Amino acid sequence: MRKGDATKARILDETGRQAALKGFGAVSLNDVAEAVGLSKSGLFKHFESKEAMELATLEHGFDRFVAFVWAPAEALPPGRPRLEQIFDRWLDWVEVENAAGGCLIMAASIELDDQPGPLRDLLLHRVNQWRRSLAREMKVLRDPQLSDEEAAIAGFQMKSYVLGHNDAKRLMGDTTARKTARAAFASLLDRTSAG
Amino acid sequence: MRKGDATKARILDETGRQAALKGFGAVSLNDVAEAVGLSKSGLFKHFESKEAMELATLEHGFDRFVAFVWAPAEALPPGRPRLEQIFDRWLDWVEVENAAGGCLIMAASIELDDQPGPLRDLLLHRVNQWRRSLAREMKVLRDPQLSDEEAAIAGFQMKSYVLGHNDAKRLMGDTTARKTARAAFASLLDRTSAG
DNA sequence: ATTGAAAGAGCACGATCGGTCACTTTAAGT
DNA sequence: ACTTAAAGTGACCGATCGTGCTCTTTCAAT
Repeated sequence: MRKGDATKARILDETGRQAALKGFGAVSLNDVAEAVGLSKSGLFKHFESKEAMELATLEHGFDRFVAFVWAPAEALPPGRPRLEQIFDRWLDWVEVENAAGGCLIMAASIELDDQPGPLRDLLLHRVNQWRRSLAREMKVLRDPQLSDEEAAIAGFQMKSYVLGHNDAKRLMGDTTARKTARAAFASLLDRTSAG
Repeated sequence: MRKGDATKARILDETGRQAALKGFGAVSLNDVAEAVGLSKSGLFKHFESKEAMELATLEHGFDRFVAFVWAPAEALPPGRPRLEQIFDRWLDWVEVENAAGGCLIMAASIELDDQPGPLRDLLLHRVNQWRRSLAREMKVLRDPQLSDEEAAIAGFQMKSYVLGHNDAKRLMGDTTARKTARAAFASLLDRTSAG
C-alpha cells in the first residue's frame, strides 16, 4: 500500500501539470502513463475511470494550493500582514511554483465554467470556500469591521489582480507584471482600510 | 464562392463557440461538422488542416471582438466616455454576446499561454494590439497626459476587472458581478484622472 | 520464509481521431 | 442555357482514444 500511494501522488501531480497545460479535455491517459513511467492499464489500478482521476487531480490541486498559499499566511496576524502574504504567495503560486503549465485552478475555471458535471461541482465548491476565506480576511482590515458587501468588493479586486498578473506574466511575458500587481494591491489595501 | 463564404463563416462561429467551451485541443472536426450540418470531409474544402481552421477561428474571434467592443466606442470622444463604453461593452461581450461558452480570447489565453506555435503567436500579437489600444486611451484621461507607465498600470487594472468579472459571473454565477466590476472600474478612472 | 493481496504489464476491443480520395451535386460566370 | 469550377458526400486509412481482461511481478504482513 505504501508504494501505491507514492505512485498515485505522482500520477496526480503529472495529470495536474498536463491539465493546466492543455486542459482536462485534452489530457490522454497514454501521455500521463508515459510521463509517470507506467503502462496505461497501470493507471486503472489507482482510479476506476478517467473522470475519477480528474476529480482526484482537481482535489489534489486545491490541497496543494492551500498548503502553498494559505498555510504560511496562517501564522501571521489577521488583516493586512496576512493578506499581503497571501497575495505574494498567490503570485508565486502562479509564476514560480507552477511556472511550467500554469495554475490548474485558473485553467479549470475557464474550461469548466459552462460544462456541468461533478468536476465543475467540485471546482465551484472549493473556489467558493476560498472566496469566503478571502472575504473573512478582508473584513478585519478596518476597525469597525467592513460590511459583507465591502469585503466582497475588496475580495473581487484582489482576485482580479491575480488573474491580471497571470495574464500579463504568463501570456504576454511581461516581466513588470508582479510589480504592477503588487502596486495595485497595495493601493487596494490602503483604500479599503481607510475608506 | 458566395455560398462558400457563408458556410465558412458558420464553421468559424461554431468552432469558436466550441473552442471557448472546451478548449481548442478538445474540439473535434466531427462535432463541428455535425453542428454546422456538414460532413467531416466538407470541412476540408474550406481549410487545409485542423490547425489552419483554428488559426482562422482565432482571427475571426478577434475580429468579432473588435467589432463588438471597440467599434461602438470609437464614435465617442477619447478619454473617459470612450473608456466607460469600452468597459461596458467588454462586460457585455463576456456575459451576453458569448453567454454560451464564454470568451474565446480568454479561453485561448489560458490554454495557449505555454504552448508555443502559430496559434499562440497569433494570440499574442492581437492581444498586444489590444493592450496598446487600451493604454493609448488611458493616457488622455488626465490633462498633462499620463506617462507610459501610469497608462500601463491603469490598463492592467482595467483588464483585471474584466477577468474578475468573467470569473465571478460565469463560474460562480455571481449576479452582482457586473455592479462590482463597474464600481471598481469607476474608482480606477477617478484615481487615474485625479492622480 | 511464506503467502496473499496490491501493483503493474500486455493485449485486445470498439469508438473516434485528423486526414485523403474519388465521386456527385450545386451554383456562379458567361 | 451551358459549362465548369466550387461545394459537399461517403468510404476508408492508420493512429489513438478510454477501458476491460488476463497474466505476472512486487512487496507487506504473518
